[in-house]
Amino acid sequence: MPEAHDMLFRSLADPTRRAIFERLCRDGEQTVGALTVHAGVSQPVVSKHLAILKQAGLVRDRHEGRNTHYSVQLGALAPLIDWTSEMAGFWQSRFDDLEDLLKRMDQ
Amino acid sequence: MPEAHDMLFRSLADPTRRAIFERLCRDGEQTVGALTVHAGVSQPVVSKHLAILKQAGLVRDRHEGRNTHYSVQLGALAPLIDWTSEMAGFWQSRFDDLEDLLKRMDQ
DNA sequence: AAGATCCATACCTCGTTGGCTATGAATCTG
DNA sequence: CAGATTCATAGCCAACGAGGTATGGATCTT
Repeated sequence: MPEAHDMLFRSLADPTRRAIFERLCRDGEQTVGALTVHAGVSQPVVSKHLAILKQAGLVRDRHEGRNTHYSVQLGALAPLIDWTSEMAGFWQSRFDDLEDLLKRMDQ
Repeated sequence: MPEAHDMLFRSLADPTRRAIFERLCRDGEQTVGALTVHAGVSQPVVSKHLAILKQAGLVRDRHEGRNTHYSVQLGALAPLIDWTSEMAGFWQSRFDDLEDLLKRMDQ
C-alpha cells in the first residue's frame, strides 16, 4: 500500500506532468487537446499523465461530448501543505529546544 | 538542465528517502549508521539516498572523525513552500475572478 | 602495527516508467 | 450514413533508478 504522500510527490516529480499541473493552476480548466499543444509530448502521453494526476487527487475531469476537460481538484495541495508544515514544525521545535537549552545554560 | 524543483520533488518522491528526511526533521542530526538502523535498507543505499538529498539542498553533512553527521539544511523546504503558495495563489486568483464575475452578473 | 569500524564508491541487476505508434470507442459534422 | 475529431487504451522499447554485494579509504582502538 503506497502511502498517500507517495503518489502526490511522485506525480509532481516528473517535469512534463508538473508542467501540465502548473498550467491547469494558472489557466484553469483545459481540454486534453489544449494541454497537448503546449506539453511537448504526444496526446496519449498527456492522457496518461492526466490519469496519474487524477489518481493522485490533484486534478478532476469533466466529460462534455467528445471532449474531456481537466481542472485542478479543490484542496489538491492540502496534503502537501500539511506535510511541509509538519516537517518545518519538527525543525522549529528542535530549534526552540536548543534555544531553551541555551537560555538555561546562560543562567 | 533539470529545473531546481525537479530534484526537490524527485528527492522526496521515494518513500525510503523521504523517511530518512522525515527522521532528520524529527530527531535532528544523525550519523549514517544511526540512519541505516531504521531505514530498512543497506548502508550503501542510505549513503546514496543521503547524497541525493544533499544535492537537492535538503540536507547537509558534517564530518567528524570517521563519522559523517547529516542534518536538515536550513531553508530546505522554502522552495517547496514557495511553489505551493504560487500554485495555490493562481488557483485562488482565478477563483476570485469567478467570484467577481458572479458578483457583477448578480447586479 | 593490526584489527575493527564507519562510510562512500563501483558495479551489477531488475523492476518501473516515460516516451512512442497503433488502434478503437465515442462523438460531432457534412 | 460517411468522414473527421477527440480521447483513452494497448503494446512496445529504451532509459532510469533503487536495491544489492564487494571493496577501499579513512579513522579509531587495542
